[in-house]
Amino acid sequence: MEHGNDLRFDRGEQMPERFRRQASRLLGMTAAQASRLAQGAFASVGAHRWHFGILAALDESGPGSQARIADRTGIYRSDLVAALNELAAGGYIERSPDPEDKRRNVITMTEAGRARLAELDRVTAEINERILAPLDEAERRRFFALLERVNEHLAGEKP
Amino acid sequence: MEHGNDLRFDRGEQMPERFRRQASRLLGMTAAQASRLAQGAFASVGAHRWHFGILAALDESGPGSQARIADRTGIYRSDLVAALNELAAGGYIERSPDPEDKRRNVITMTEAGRARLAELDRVTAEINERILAPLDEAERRRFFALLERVNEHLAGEKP
DNA sequence: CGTATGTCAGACACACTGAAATAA
DNA sequence: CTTATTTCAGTGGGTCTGACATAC
Repeated sequence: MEHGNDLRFDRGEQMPERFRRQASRLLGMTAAQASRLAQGAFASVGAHRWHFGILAALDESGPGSQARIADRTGIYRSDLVAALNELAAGGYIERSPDPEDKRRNVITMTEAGRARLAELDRVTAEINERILAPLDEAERRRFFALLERVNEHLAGEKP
Repeated sequence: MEHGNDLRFDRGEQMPERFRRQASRLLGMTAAQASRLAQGAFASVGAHRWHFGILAALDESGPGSQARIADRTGIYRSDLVAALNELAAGGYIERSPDPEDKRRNVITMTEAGRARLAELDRVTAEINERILAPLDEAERRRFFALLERVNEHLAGEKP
């Protein structure tokens, strides 16, 4: 027996003590699992994980250039192109040239896009619920707060 | 200016509110940064991130087959092969056929391997310190505890 | 001129799958 | 015949870099 395979996260054999204390490892494993869960949930409604972030950015900050959306969402400009193509193909956004700066496209969310965002909002809530299931409300807040502090700190690191 | 590029984690433009509440996103971003930090630190001493886990497993559980190490560390059997080749090339482990089961290799840590583990122990401590820098001791414990609960929960999920 | 934008083409580490060869 | 072990070959999503044409 010894198990066999499936996903490699199991407690059949316990990990070495020092290994478990490795923050990057624990973060990586958890993120990988959460990521696959999210990916599956978005895929089940024909969406990509990036779509939600893009639509949310457009909803909260209004139309903008691709560079601006990239900065707001953290999606690379190069990767954003494909995501916007998909969203445009679904009729959720419109890409039109900016008359004031002809290098730029102005990305605008359509009516369908707003409806899509509402749908993806529900999907996201469900994903969050499944990830954070073992934590109560107070713990979830602490979890987010701690993660955000570490994240913010790492963002300003690399000398 | 609007910044330019560098890593995409910045607070020059703030992220949409809902986006920040996405657990998988926050986990992913944090893990990615921690991961690169760890990778760089290990690379600076000519090591791979997997080496530490493997040596720690050998140290804490003694010699064993590759399948067993894979189970203990969570490294896939296929990826383990390459990592063990590297460790063997450095003289840190020895791979010998198991007389009791000729399918297996017995992996044994050498003296050099023990020294290497001590070195990687220091590297790991430094990495952890850099990642967890903004948290005090109590917060670090809570951070690990919460992460481990979420991780454990996700490991037993996929119906 | 230098810089910003949108785009494409690709590198790279990592998680993961599949299958072959050997042996239990 | 079925199962386990090592190994190799390869897929695929994701992060990230570099270069290019165009326009500021």
